[in-house]
Amino acid sequence: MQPEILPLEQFLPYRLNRLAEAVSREFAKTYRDRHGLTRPEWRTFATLGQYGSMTATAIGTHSAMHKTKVSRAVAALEERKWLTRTPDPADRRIEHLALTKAGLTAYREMVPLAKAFERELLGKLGAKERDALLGGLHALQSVLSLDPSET
Amino acid sequence: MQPEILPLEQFLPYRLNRLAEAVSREFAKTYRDRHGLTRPEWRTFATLGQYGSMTATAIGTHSAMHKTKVSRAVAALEERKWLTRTPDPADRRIEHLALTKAGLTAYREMVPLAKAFERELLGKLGAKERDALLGGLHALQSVLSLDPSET
DNA sequence: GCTTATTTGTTACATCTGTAACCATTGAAA
DNA sequence: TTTCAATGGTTACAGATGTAACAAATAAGC
Repeated sequence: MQPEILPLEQFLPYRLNRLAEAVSREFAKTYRDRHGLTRPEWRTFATLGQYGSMTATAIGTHSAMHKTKVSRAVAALEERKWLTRTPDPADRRIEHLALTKAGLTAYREMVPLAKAFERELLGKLGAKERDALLGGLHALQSVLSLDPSET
Repeated sequence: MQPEILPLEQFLPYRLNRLAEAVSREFAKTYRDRHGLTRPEWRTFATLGQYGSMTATAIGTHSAMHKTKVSRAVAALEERKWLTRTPDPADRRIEHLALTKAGLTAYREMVPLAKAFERELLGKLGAKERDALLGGLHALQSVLSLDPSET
């Protein structure tokens, strides 16, 4: 009896990583080519566009990034004049971050591109496959407590 | 009419990344706590365990890693005495890599742990959800040409 | 009120990563 | 052959990352 083998191609952590990497890489072209944003910058940017105004910590927990990543992304976006910091009158540790006019303009331009990307990708799947994928991902998120509602 | 918004939590690239990261992080504990392996080292190791003997390039294409990552992982595993390099008699650019006895022993010990991890994770899902997830991932792999058969 | 613990955010350091340059070797072209 | 392109693999360098230490401010315990 030969030693037991682990077929890596079928191993869930490996498959997820490969897929995530491929999809992210592909989508990254959209914001990298256009504006030279890095991934953490894009996430920070997208989170702010979605929620309007947040603290750095909130961005981190919500977009699943380490606080140093957020800190650096925020600095970069500020440098780019896409976001501003507003001190909190009550708690001087906190800064409220928000997109500037220029940032918002870029956001409004990016949103349709992002949606188109997703639509096109999912469009390559049949209806059943698409439902299976989205449902399966949701189920896995649930058991891992990665639901949006939970964070 | 308010500007169109992209809900990041529902955006496919983001969801995939988050899931992959969470699952990999969790599984990484298994080989990190036990042997102090890094992720590239684990992948190289697992690929060699699965296929017996390969060149560095083959490991790279098969396990989706950059050649510098493979090069460094191979060096580390060699240092650990888990793999050996054998020069190719016909082509002196090539080295055939294979696990040593110690490497194989560790591999045989890791395989059941990896399978148990996956089984436990999938076990938290219902049968339908599990099928949906695996089917959905497979479908997505297909449209992205990430099928194991294709590489 | 005073001391201590926690929170918010930045930065220093070490590590990891990819790009590009590189060496050695082999293959193709002529 | 001789020359030039392509391949296998390593390494130097620059950029990105996380850990840990840190400063500043607030909250909690007493």
